[in-house]
Amino acid sequence: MESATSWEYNSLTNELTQGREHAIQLGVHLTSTLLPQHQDLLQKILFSYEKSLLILKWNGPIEQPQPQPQPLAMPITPTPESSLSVDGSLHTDDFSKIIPAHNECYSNASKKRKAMPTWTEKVKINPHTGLEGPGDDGYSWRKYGQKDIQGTKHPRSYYRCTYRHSHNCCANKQVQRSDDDPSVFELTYKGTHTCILASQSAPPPATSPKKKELKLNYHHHFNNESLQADQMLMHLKANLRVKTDELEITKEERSPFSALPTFSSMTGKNHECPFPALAVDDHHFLGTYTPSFMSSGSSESNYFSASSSQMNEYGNFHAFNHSETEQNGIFSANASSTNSPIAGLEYLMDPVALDSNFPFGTTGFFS
DNA sequence: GAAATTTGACCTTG
DNA sequence: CAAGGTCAAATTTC
Repeated sequence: MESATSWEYNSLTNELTQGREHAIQLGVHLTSTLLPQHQDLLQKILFSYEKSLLILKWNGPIEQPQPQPQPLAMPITPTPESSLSVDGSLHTDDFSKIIPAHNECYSNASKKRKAMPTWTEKVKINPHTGLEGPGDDGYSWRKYGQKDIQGTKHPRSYYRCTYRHSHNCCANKQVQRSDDDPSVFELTYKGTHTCILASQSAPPPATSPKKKELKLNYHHHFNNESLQADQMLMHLKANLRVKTDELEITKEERSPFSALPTFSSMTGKNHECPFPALAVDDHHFLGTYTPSFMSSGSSESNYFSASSSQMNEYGNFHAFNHSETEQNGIFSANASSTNSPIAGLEYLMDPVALDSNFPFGTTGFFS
């Protein structure tokens, strides 16, 4: 298919980015007065911008390698071969048509493991919580294996998306406890969640009640390959300006952004894999982040994931307070269960906290 | 009974 | 061939 030239690519990206910024700002200005139906509409507008930007990035300019897409509230995985133009005429329905073409867990990707987009992140849990594993990332995972890895003290656990079969979702995750610091978990994500779009027509069941909503403190940082949270931060930093042309390009062609946080109301109701970031609380446009865990009685090997980010580009994030501290080299942001989404945006726009390499995490959820 | 986890066997990769 | 990754039957949990 054809792809945009660099000029077209940049122009379109800028236009879409600006449109999204304005929509976000509008949401900020109107947060206190927005009716639920208006909030929903605003979410949809932002969603449309996100999709358009994503598609644009995957197609990319002719002269340039496929840029890594911006982190999305809803991870989706269009392939370069998707037959989408960059003329801005894309509709939601068009976008959904991409899925069957690329979402083949059992085709080439399964034969060549390396073809899967892979990235890692490290999650540190707060020892005071006594929890054995990092929090849920908003997706529903099913453990399918565990293996002792040479040179490590702890076994590695293998998870795949619960909707692998029902929605042909290829996302996988490995969880490895750190030898050096048992409170640190290294999460390796492989593949991206495609169950979210498939779920538009057939939403999968809600969170398993087995996942207990618990308070936790955990720290969160990323290695150089992980661009999820810090990219998200970048996109909203400083006047919400987005630098789409500075996105790094990974070894993979496809987006690594699959693991997104669960955003939910403070009721503890969890929204699973499909549209985790689009879950809109009736009372909070920007929502809140609710980490959840697997059974608290799980063994050491039975960790669940932590979020790859605590926010998304729609501004669906947990509202942090400003008592960030640096602990053990891992940034920690105390989160409060404030009902003010504005406070969260202020946090996001804080230049200090929005360094592109800034590892961030949260502590004190629900405290 | 359905869904999730465990775990040994098997497959893939380097 | 060894190590990592996945499968699938058995088991556990809800």
